[in-house]
Amino acid sequence: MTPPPPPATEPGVHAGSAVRRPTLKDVANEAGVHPATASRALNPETRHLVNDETAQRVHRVADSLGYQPNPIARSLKTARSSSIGLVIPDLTNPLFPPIVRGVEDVLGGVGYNAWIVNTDNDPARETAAVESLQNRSVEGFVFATARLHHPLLERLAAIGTPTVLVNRRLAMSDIPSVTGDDAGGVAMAMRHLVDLGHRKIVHLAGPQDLSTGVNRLRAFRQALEDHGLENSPSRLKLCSAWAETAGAKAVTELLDDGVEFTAVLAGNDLLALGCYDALAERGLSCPDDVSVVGFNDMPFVDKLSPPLTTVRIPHYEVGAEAAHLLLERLRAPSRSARSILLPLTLVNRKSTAPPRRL
Amino acid sequence: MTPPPPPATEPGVHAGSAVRRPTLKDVANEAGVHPATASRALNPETRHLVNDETAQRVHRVADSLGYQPNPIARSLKTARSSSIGLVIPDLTNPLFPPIVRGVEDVLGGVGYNAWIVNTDNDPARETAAVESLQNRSVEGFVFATARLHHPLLERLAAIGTPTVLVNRRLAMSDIPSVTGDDAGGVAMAMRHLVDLGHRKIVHLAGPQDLSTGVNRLRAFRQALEDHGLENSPSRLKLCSAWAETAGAKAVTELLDDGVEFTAVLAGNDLLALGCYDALAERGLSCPDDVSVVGFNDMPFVDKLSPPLTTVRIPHYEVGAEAAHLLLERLRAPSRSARSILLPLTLVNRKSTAPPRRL
DNA sequence: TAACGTGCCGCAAACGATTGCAGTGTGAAT
DNA sequence: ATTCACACTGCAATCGTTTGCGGCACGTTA
Repeated sequence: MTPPPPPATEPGVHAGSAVRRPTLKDVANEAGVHPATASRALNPETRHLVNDETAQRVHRVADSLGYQPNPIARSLKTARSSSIGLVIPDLTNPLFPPIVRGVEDVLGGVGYNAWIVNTDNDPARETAAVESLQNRSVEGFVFATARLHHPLLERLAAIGTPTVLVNRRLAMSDIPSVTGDDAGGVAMAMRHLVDLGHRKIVHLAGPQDLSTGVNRLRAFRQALEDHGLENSPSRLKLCSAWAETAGAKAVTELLDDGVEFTAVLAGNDLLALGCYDALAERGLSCPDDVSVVGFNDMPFVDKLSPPLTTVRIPHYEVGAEAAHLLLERLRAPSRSARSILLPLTLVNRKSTAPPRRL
Repeated sequence: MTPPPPPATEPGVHAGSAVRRPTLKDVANEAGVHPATASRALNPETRHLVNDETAQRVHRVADSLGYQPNPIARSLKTARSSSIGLVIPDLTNPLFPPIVRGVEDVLGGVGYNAWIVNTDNDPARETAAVESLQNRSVEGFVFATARLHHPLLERLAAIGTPTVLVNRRLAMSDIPSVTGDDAGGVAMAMRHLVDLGHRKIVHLAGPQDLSTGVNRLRAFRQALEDHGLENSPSRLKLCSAWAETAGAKAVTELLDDGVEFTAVLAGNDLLALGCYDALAERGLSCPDDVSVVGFNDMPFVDKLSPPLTTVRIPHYEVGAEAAHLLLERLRAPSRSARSILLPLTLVNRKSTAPPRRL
């Protein structure tokens, strides 16, 4: 004589202080088995250890009680947490949300979660955050904050914490990463420019402590060479930040120095934006007087006037691939590190045109 | 003869499989006390229960071992987690990152963390996410997904789960919320428009299942009345989504229907953007032919041409206030619910001007 | 001297799961 | 009949904390 099934609890909401959420023990009692057996029955990995009929009974009871395993207890026992740490500089930078979505979406597909932390590029905050995440038993990290030299990442790698880098890489290290193919991207952009007829092209390079900064700069130099263009130091402006003001400052200085150019390849869209500003201030027209191409294809750059020609990085996919890489690494820590280069695309809008006089 | 202090472990990184992180028991042993005493000594709330000298010793040992409490074990025992759930529709919507930062920053100040989940406005995903968060013992929620009628939120409120809403509110409910003062915002915008000389103003209203949609619409009608302007149904266009295309569609229809207007108040910036598009397609100039004002002051709307006049919502502060409210509620669940209306500001840019002919 | 309050601390039982190990019963092989 | 393998399940320890309760030693009061 089995007791009648208990009144079905309101699905979806069991918390509150009134009704205690059912535990594994409750399920076990109800099903007439030992908690250990219930545990095994409910866990796909160990389900084969228990008699099929028993397992089914346990499942039925679990469903009817609305049982859900307590991830905290599980974590405590197993020292795993089904979650990873996702450390980014700043969520309000539109670059990162798509990446976040990418990693979350693939992680979620296999029952993993991501803890997101912002570091504001402060190493101290970063260290503290990582430590806190480790206390929470995250199983790995994806970092969007990698600098060329990054002691914390090196330590993490040294002790074998599964880690993958997005968007950026380390100078010397085999930590897996997934990034856009910066070299390919600037090659495309430069070809586009020379095809249009440009010969005097300048590069607004971002800070050189990030792999993106150096990679794009290097690729720019390479392109100059490939197309047989003059490679004078004046063709290049190092910006102190990936920000609009830095971009504006750079082209203003270029203009003041009397450097001649008909096109600028900006290290990223923000720099390109600054470029717009500086040009406008000098009464120069884009693209009539100077063409500009950006990098990243941030939201809304298609709404600028002129809409910005830029090279698009598939940020969502970057995140997704990173999650795959990390998952793979969690399952088979031994497999050798692998990095992924995602192809970039040039999105051709209205900020580039043939130079005024050929 | 106290043993020499153990070699200081590399600060910031203790994980790895090699070295076990010190536990409370380790600290207790080293300090020659029972784990319970160590626990009490380390916990500010209970520190007074142990002899001051002993407590200091425990603290010293803890520091020297680099001890950090295991939040998982703590959570299991206490059924609290020092974390809250933050449920938003979509992180890639630029509205939300500042809110997220706001709540994180104030939460972080008191040792709390936020679990962020995206629902994509899918009630099923939302329910699942909330359930999963409850399993993780989150102590409360901040919701950015509130619809006017929202069964899940009502259930949560019914069982007393501490909850605060941001940006949006429920139709009938006293769940605390922090939102922008929509009514005040449209009043400002409308005054701005009539001061400029506009008499024929239309409103692009967002979907009416969100409090923002209905509040702004209601305020628009109120403003019409306040300024003695004609309130005909044609002055209003309901948009099916808070999206660019919906905005474009709306003004195209307005134009096709031959309704005369010199200014449009868009329900949000995206709608305003659509407005730009439709106007441009018809060869109409903004602001010469028609003025438009948006809502939200999203990033980069100052870069549009013309730069968008819009009412700014202090999103970061919204998040921060929400976190304060929630924290307060966690500490004193009894205190009556309180909602906060944050003042909005009109940021006057270039998309509004006097109507062509007065 | 007895009674009692107080400060401090240890004992042990939780919290809710997982898992190595040992036990049971069954059928098959010797 | 004995042994053995095997399938299944229960026992109990464990993960790292927190916390109610009780005990001890002391000082104070009657």
